[in-house]
Amino acid sequence: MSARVTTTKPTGPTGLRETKKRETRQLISDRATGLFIEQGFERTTIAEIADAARVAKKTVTNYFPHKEDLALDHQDEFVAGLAHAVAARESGESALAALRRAFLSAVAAQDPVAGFAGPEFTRMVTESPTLSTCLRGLHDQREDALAEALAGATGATGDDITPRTAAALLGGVHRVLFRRIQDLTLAGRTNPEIAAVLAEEATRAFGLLEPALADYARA
Amino acid sequence: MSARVTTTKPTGPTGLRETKKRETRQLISDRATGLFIEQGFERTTIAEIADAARVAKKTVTNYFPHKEDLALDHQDEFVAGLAHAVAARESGESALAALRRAFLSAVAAQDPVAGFAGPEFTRMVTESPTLSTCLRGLHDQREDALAEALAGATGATGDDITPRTAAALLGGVHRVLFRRIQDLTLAGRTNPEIAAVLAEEATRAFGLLEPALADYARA
DNA sequence: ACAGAAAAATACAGTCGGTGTAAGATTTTT
DNA sequence: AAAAATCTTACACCGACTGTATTTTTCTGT
Repeated sequence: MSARVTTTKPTGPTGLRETKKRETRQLISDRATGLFIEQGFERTTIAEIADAARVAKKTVTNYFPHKEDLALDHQDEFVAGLAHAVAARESGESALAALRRAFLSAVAAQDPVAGFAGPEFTRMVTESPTLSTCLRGLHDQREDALAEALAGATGATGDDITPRTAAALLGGVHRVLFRRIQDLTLAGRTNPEIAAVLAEEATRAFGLLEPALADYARA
Repeated sequence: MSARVTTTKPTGPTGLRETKKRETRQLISDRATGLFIEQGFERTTIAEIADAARVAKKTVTNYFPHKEDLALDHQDEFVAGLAHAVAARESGESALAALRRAFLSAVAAQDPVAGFAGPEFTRMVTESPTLSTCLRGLHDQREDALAEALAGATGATGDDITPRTAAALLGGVHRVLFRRIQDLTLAGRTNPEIAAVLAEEATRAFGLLEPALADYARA
């Protein structure tokens, strides 16, 4: 048991093997996104990607168990975002205020996680049923994680639906605003234009929830 | 153009062919649900269903283009439910009031569309990633239809995100309550027990939105 | 530096959902 | 009864994904 401590490097695995692994993974991912943007997600086969990266088909599915994984990156970050915003809220700040602040800050930074992913990527996602379904699933996981964070923050029991209801409302607003950014992106607006529109609309949308959740999960 | 009026029967197509078609479709659906309940959705193949119904595999996929269609019935009814409740609201009634009334009435009737689908069916859905994903998609379509109904009812333009926001909040409450019914069903509670719990919880959840949407889309 | 251990990449065969097509069977129409 | 429309079937195929055994590459210990 203790032998492991001496043999493994706890921090930086900088061996040739790890390097090549990262390179191979990156190469596959790059070729895949190129093909996806060029000819669409559904019309690109895994065999094509394998050929383009000059590896075996099995190597592709080893690194990326599902085809969607080749297109949607930073999934964990996206899923954990709202829960993290609540966990990191300032003292005296409500969950609503923290989530509004996090969204407005993401808009100001034109964060891809908030929906600023560029026209090509956005088109790729919205044109593919598979990717749209996957994205919806991520929104759902994000809402679940938020509900758990809210339950923890308010000390609610597992039988109380209040955290899940609040998470549905707050996550719902986030989801609507995400889609709004997508729509404006597809309509050809630039990121700064979109950010300007969204700042106002987000304030209004979160404001709708103010009377319902003003004091909910206040730190 | 006018010839069609004399050749087609506008109401009841009672030919032998139509009858057999309905029978075949029903037979396939019955065998499928039997197998799904018995051994789970994912562990049942379309070929198995075809064998059980003593038809060709292609006949199954002709009637049911997607495997999920064999398990999830009344999809249109589900999707249109919320929009219909708004469209049919009484004069002077707000969208929120109409949707709360519709949900409480569905609870009182233990409507499967509201989530009262029985333990076996509920287990089948929740245990299958495919069906859970499909159900999430139906919730989404339902929310979209509601947003469109609200936009129509309030005369909002296509650029206004207010209907979509309201639809997300109202649909979100419905979705949380649906899941609540699923959870209680899986926990072994009887339908009357669940209905009693839900009547109270639904009133509270919709009440949360009262200050935000009390006068929205009032007829 | 070299042999053996560990791990990655590959080839291969297979499962399952889903599609296209052409031939055969059944019902409807004339 | 013949002809047209339509349902069913067999068959071959595609693409995502899995399992396994084999080969290649990298790492380790002496």
